[in-house]
Amino acid sequence: MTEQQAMTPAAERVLEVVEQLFYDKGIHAVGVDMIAAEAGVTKKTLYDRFGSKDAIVRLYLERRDARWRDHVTAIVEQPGRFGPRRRVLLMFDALESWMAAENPRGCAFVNALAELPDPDHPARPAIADEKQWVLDYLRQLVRDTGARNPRKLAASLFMLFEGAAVAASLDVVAGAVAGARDAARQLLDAAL
Amino acid sequence: MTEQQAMTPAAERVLEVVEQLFYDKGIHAVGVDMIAAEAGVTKKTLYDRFGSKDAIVRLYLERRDARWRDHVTAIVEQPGRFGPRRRVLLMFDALESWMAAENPRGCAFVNALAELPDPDHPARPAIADEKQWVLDYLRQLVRDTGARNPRKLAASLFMLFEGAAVAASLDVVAGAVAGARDAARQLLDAAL
DNA sequence: TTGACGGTAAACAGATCGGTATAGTACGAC
DNA sequence: GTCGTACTATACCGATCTGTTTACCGTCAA
Repeated sequence: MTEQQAMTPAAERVLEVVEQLFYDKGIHAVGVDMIAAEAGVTKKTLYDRFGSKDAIVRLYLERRDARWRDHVTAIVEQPGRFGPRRRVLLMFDALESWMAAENPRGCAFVNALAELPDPDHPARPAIADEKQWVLDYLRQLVRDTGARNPRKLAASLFMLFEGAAVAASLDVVAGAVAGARDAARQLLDAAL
Repeated sequence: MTEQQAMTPAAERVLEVVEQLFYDKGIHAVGVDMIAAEAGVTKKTLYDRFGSKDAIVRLYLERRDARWRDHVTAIVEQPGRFGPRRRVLLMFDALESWMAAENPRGCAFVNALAELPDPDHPARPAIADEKQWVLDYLRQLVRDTGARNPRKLAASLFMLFEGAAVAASLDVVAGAVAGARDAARQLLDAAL
């Protein structure tokens, strides 16, 4: 992640609007002029603060990732202490509320990857980090349940997780995330 | 799908090159000048044949979908007659060979959706059709096994399927598709 | 009080975007 | 031998792309 050096008010406004613009319209479809206009900022300021559009894209993904991790951990690690098995399934509850509230167009990182084929693009590490974090988090949760073959099980849950996000955004399966959670429960219980 | 009216040689060349260009670089990143140059065709010819870039995008997705369906059915319905249970799992074998041969950057339709947020874009039906076909195909295969709750099971397999494609393209899980197939087998056998 | 900092305003580069226009060539069918 | 079709070549359109530049205005701290 990043070390969030203090942003000026104008820079903060830019990062707020790009989160909406990039996600809703796609990265290529949003030009710097639109960003500046929407944030009520001049392009001069924009380039003084960030240096390039690519840098803004990177920050967009890093900030979204941070919000996403906060969302997940707030639900999975909520006090009241659910058991390990329940915590695994809470991951899918977190996904469900995230999809409804912030993710109707699917995973922002998968979408960004589609638009940024260049492996050397400065925003690529942010994409890889988000996915690795989800996988690692699932691995830890699964390990805590004492299930057999936790690495492999976590990988399966990860794929259900990503697939549920795709299915929900495509609106081709009703109750996609709930269905994924049921399948996850079945796989989990079979390994306990 | 489309009724493939005869394409002129130049038009055929255009559709061949855009399949590569759009998939590898993304739709927005490929301009009509690049397409024309790469196909060895003038822009005049390009617009005489297709009318707009959007129409080319639609044809790109429809043709990729056709190739994909051919690939799947050739493997799942190969003579030699596998049983229904085995045919369900053959879907994942088809995905595995497709990923290796043609899909390193993930599902072209998911990627296209990321770049085409406009619900009225002429290429959107092609995206919806491909996903609906996969889901329907899985439903039929599952129904043939006589499994309980075939609709729900097919939805779970669909999500494993899409998630495997994401995981494989992100290269975050080793042997993603094989892992998804194992999970699918487990879910399937539990419902028989 | 001076000068660095964050900012506005607005013009400007050079390239590329999707799409159109004009002019002309090669070729097969009737 | 003429007509229609498919095509090349090239220039152009207005808009938009990322990015730069010049000039100026506050505020606040040393």
